[in-house]
Amino acid sequence: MSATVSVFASPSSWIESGALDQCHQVAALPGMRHVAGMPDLHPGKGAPIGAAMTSSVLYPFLVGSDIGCGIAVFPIRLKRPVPEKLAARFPDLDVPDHSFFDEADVPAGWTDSLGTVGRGNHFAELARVGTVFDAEHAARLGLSAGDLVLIVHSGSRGLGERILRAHTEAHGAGPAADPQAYLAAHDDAVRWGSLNRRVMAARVADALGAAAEPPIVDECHNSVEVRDGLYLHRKGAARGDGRDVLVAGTRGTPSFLVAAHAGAEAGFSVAHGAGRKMSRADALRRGKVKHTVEELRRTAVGSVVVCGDRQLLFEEAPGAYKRIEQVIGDLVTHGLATRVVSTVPLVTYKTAGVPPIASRRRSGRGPQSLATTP
DNA sequence: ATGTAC
Repeated sequence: MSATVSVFASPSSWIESGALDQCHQVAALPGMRHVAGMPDLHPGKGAPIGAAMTSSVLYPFLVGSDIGCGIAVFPIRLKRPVPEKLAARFPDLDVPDHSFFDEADVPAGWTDSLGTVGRGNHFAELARVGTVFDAEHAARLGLSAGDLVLIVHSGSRGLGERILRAHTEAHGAGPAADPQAYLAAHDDAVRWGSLNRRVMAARVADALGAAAEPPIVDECHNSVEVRDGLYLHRKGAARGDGRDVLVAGTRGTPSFLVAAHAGAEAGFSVAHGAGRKMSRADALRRGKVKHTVEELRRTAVGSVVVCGDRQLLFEEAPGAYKRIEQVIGDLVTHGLATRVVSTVPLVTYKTAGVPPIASRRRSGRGPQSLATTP
């Protein structure tokens, strides 16, 4: 007997068949009760990304390695936000800076890489509030049009990876043998991820000459919680039960802060972002034909993308993702969320550095050959 | 996604 599967996307929204297959594979796992697919649903490693999965059994692989990964929004005040000038002042978020936290406060004592952004879809972004859709709700958050915010998307780095690996080495994709022990480690990673986002916000604010303010939104989207006696796993899905959530667009399109009010069929969850439309390999191959490095670093909305890794720049191109407006439209249409404000990027920090020499060689080309012509 | 994987 298989679990139920509900996907919250309109017929016109592109959902890869491989992701739907993964939803049904997960639904067939022992103990599984329900799988809710968000409109940003896309295939992941073994399990779909953009899904809330409820079962009587705790499966660590459904959370994945980046336990506690999430998105936080911090208000910030700056005098004249010129993207090029601010981009040059961003700190190097690839390397830690231990002066921004007290080691005694760090969950699991894992101080390594605290305050660093990581790779993949992670970023730290200075953005301005664009459209205000719900003025009353925005005012409660202290936001009005034109205000600046820092948006930080990152997770638990090596800590979460270590927790999943410890489980996988003994039990593979099987259930947690000791759910309480896994949950304790998981909760550390969730706290660590949140602290990581705060440390990064403090670093960026300091470098830009502004004061660090507490986050007005901070929701993780890789986690598991006990709810009504069942395990509710979220992979690329944010808590949607009365929470405010920043649903990330792309590096070159707006994001949306929404008020989430998702019910049981949606796994009390909402989408976490635009969701990949293309695999990284496809995005790299097609992007190199379609885009120049310059247009990916200076986007259509006028923002600057700080990304020393050209391959990552193509993998993360806006065109590699679904349209965020459509994803948000699906959330609204299905009653999972309402729009509060949109945010428009000014500076998005991805990574200062280039990848290790070994991985560049494996791509078969030197960095110069990635240079594009108009 | 990841101090990656031999």
